[in-house]
Amino acid sequence: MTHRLPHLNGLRAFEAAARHLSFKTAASELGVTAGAVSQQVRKLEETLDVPLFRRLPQGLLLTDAGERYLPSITRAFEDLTRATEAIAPDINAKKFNIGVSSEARLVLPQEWPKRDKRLTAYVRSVIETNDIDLVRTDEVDCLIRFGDGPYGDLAVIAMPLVKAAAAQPAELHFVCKPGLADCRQSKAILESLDDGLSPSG
Amino acid sequence: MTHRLPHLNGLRAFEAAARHLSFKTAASELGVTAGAVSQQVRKLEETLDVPLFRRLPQGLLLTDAGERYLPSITRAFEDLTRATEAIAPDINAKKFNIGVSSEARLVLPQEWPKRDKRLTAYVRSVIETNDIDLVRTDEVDCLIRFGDGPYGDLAVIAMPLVKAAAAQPAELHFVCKPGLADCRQSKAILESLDDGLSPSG
DNA sequence: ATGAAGACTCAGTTTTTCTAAACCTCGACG
DNA sequence: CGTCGAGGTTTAGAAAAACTGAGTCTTCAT
Repeated sequence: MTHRLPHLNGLRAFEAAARHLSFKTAASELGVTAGAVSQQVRKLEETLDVPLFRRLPQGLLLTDAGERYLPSITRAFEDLTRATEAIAPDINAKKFNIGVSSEARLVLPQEWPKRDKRLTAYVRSVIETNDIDLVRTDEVDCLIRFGDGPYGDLAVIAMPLVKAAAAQPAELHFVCKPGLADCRQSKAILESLDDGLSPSG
Repeated sequence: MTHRLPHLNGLRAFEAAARHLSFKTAASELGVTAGAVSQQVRKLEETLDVPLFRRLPQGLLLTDAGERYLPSITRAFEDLTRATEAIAPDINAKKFNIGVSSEARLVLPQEWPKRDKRLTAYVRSVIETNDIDLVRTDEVDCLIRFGDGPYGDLAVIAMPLVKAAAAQPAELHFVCKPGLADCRQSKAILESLDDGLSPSG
């Protein structure tokens, strides 16, 4: 069976964008800019000659075709991921997808974590979110945010904020699944955060 | 669920190469050179850090890992193909994958069909094979070969060879599924063959 | 009004992929 | 043995694809 497929990167962009209903968030997940996702999706729509998204002023919606397309595509990528993990478990362990709440974002150094070279080996992508469930569903490996949970059975590491502003909580939380709390990746991220939050950072 | 995957083109190259157990044939199917497939597969093996092929002097074999990997990857690509065909049936209809037996190859013009510009819109790839079953399984859309079948229920269009050599059959056969016998693609290919086989070609 | 957010576009750059040609190894064959 | 053919591999350079960054637009909320 020879496969006749559109460009696979376009499919990937579509899948992420459709899942998030946002080019920007999809871009974060994929580690590229929103423009790149926009281009990829447009090209895909052109090669299929089928519109996949309805671009409304309020945001994105899927077209009927997109709606029908998404589940199969997601499933196929999940299958590829599973199969790959089965024969090469390490591909998993390599890089974290980090969630950062918009509030937490404000107290972190500019463009963190990109500027910190120690993290390049450990970080795949950073998306802006405050949704703890994304940790449970593995959409992100850790979440950096303010405020209390309830975190349930998740691991939480609190970091004091030295230069806390008046109306700001005094602690930043690093949330992840318990099993990930002290892997290399978490340690590297925490160390980097520590540096970034200290007065000299 | 964010997907952590190796480069998708590498996966594609692996899938085709593993199915054919030949980089050269895979390259034909994908419409690239054998070197490109070799590179893609090597890079995939590097990112997974798992060897997928055993390169023996006699040819390729899959490693255990490759053996386990292949079925899932093939299935995933088939799913992508099916889903794509479901929402964009036309992507299907566009280009033929042609099979040419090595004997037939000899009587065709050099580099046919690449040289014939009328065909670029209709031909995706050309692989060397004499296996009629590939027509049945849709691995190729048509097969150009010598000799009699049994072709069963397949459509056969015979073309007389004007300059038949002594030990050669006098007719070249164009074999395809009945439904494809007089679509635009078949017609274009037959016309090009006709020209290519005539004394002036 | 003003600002923020997100999508789009476009030119230019970076990265990836591909080709073409050389090389190497092995097996077949005279 | 030599020589040939068939693949696989490697390389530099070319071609194509993907990405960025900056600017624009629209809409919504203040």
